[in-house]
Amino acid sequence: MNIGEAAKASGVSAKMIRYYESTGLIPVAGRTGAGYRVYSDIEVQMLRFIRRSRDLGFPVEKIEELLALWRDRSRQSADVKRLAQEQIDGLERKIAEMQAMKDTLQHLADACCGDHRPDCPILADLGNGPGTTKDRALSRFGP
Amino acid sequence: MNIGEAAKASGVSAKMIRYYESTGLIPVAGRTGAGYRVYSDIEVQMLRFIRRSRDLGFPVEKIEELLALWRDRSRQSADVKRLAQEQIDGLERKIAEMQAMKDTLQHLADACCGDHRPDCPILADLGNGPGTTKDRALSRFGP
DNA sequence: CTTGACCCTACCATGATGGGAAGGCTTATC
DNA sequence: GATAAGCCTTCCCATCATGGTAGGGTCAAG
Repeated sequence: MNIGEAAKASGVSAKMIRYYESTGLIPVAGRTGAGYRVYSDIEVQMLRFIRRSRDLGFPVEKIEELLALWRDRSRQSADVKRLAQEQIDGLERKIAEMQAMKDTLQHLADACCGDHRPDCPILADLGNGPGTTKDRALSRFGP
Repeated sequence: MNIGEAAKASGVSAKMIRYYESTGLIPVAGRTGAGYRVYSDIEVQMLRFIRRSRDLGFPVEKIEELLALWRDRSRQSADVKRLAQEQIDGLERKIAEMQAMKDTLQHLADACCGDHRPDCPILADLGNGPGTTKDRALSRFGP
């Protein structure tokens, strides 16, 4: 299998395959006499592993650890689970952050009549200070 | 006010203030004879506006539009509301994406006993193909 | 007048990916 | 044997917002 076929089979672009090789995430591929990279099923499987890990939001750095565990037959599943849990926690943090932004914006937008007039609580909120937007957003529901 | 004071007062780092000036997001600041940038209250207010907009996740490109509306006394609040709604929609999309990742990971982690044994459904999932992780995650709850 | 805190500019780095271009070689198809 | 598609390398650029460094000038307090 050459790089193009491996790309199709794994869902990782040829460009990224070369990049992953250059950074050491995957081993250096074998070459034909003409210099073409050659991939076997095992390498394609590894590329798919990477692709899926990326789809789940793992940074390449963590994928390195996941791959090491994948290859290690004497691994402890606890180590894998820990990596997954860290990723879950990170996702949750980001989700909560964005949810807070969204809620604040939603309340501001709800208060904006959105017509031809220039008065706008959204701009008023952004332009006034001091105190964080979050503070003011929360204060609307506070005690 | 010099750049350090403006930074403290606005919450935008001196580095970023210079950067915003270089990209044209904010007007070029005045200078003292020695070449130090000088800021007045109005400029600090603009910087705070930017800071808050960033806190709500707006990309700099959108902040440019927000600032233009802010300065425009004959603006229509509908335009502001539209920008806010687009931002809300974008946040919602990203949240949904990350939530899907998180759910998939959570189910995989739940299925992993997380002990000293090497068997691990997380690695099994990442390493097996074809079909996307999402497909398989959904199939667990499918009809 | 020295010292330390602050300012200046200019450049480099991030993370992962896409895009492109130049210049050349290989393989498959007609 | 010609042609096109695909591969090779190397390099550069762009994203997005931010941080860092290095070398040098300025200001205020002691």
